[in-house]
Amino acid sequence: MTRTARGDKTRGVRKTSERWVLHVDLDQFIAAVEVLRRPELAGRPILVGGRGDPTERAVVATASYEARAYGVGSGMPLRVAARRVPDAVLLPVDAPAYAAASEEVMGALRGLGPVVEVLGWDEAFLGVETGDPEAFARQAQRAVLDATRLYCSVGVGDNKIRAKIATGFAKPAGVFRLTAANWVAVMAERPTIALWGVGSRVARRLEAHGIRTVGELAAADREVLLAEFGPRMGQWYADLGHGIGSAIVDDTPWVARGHSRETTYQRNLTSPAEVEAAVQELAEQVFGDTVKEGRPVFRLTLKVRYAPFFTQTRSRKLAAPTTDRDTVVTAALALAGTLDPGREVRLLGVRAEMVMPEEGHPTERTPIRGRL
DNA sequence: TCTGGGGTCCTAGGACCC
DNA sequence: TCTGGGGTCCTAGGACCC
Repeated sequence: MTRTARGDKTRGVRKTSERWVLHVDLDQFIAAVEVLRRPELAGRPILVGGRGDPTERAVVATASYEARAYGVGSGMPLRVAARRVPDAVLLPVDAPAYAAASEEVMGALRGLGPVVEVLGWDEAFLGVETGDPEAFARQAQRAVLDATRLYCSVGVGDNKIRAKIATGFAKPAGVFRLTAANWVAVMAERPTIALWGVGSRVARRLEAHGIRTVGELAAADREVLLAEFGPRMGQWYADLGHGIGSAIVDDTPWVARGHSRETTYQRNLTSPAEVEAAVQELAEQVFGDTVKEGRPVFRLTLKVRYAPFFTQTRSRKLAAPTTDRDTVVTAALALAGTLDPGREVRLLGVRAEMVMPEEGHPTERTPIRGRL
């Protein structure tokens, strides 16, 4: 890892380069990709989700800016969003198309020479050494636009947390710098939920301790946070209030620790036989995902959502790691056998975990979770 | 309004051992 | 008869992210 090179700005003779973290985030990525192949949709309110059928159980994956003007957004039930946006264009999710566009974007960024850590289809951290990070950000925007005709926003930071949050202020198609120097001025008055990694539940728990803003979190008693959230998360939130976090950008290829398949059924499953058949199908799909990588499965988890909204999990470590299909399927069915047969099942999921190398882990472990 | 599907990591508590 | 204190392993559930 390269050490930070500090320029001697006081003399102003030559601006030496410093290490910066840039966070690149494509603007309304999925909707933009759809418009690229259907230019006649430009300017229209687009909702992408599920199979594009608003009568089905599905949620919005992306809404175009025109649709967001009606107050809809990602995660909203498709049915509700479609009702709210009068002339909505409804489109099915086309994952392969987005993955292909994503590859072009990442390729364009890599072409500029920084360390590129891919976070998802439409975002990446760049580790760069430069005296002018804003100029580099503009270069990145230009490179992505030239290669893909897609626009992106760039956050400039002195670590990943600040770069990521900065991007929100850069949208659309802009650049914004957030560092230790302006953290308090920009963030102190904002609610804690503005922080990356604080969701509605944690925000509520913080509020119970009188902590509503980022500034209040920064000033909070560390012991209170440790008692409320445990040793690791407590310390994480304490640091987060100050915008403190890792600045390591790591381009090691991502290795999934596990794979899962889940399905929400359009009609609830009512009999044990239906549930069993569904578990078998999901287990076979998951087995296919893991065996492709040639890594053995060592734990299986069954996730069940009963109607209306009650989730249970059943998890079992296998007697020995296995690459055998029947062993995986049998274990999944055994877990299904522990479920309550009298309830209606709305969602089923099967997750397989592969043997995880405890040492030499390819990427840093942080409580910021979930990639792609 | 009623909540997808793919992930990762953390915590609490029970079981078991010395 | 009641029951310490530390450690590890395992499972269930929760929370967050894109």
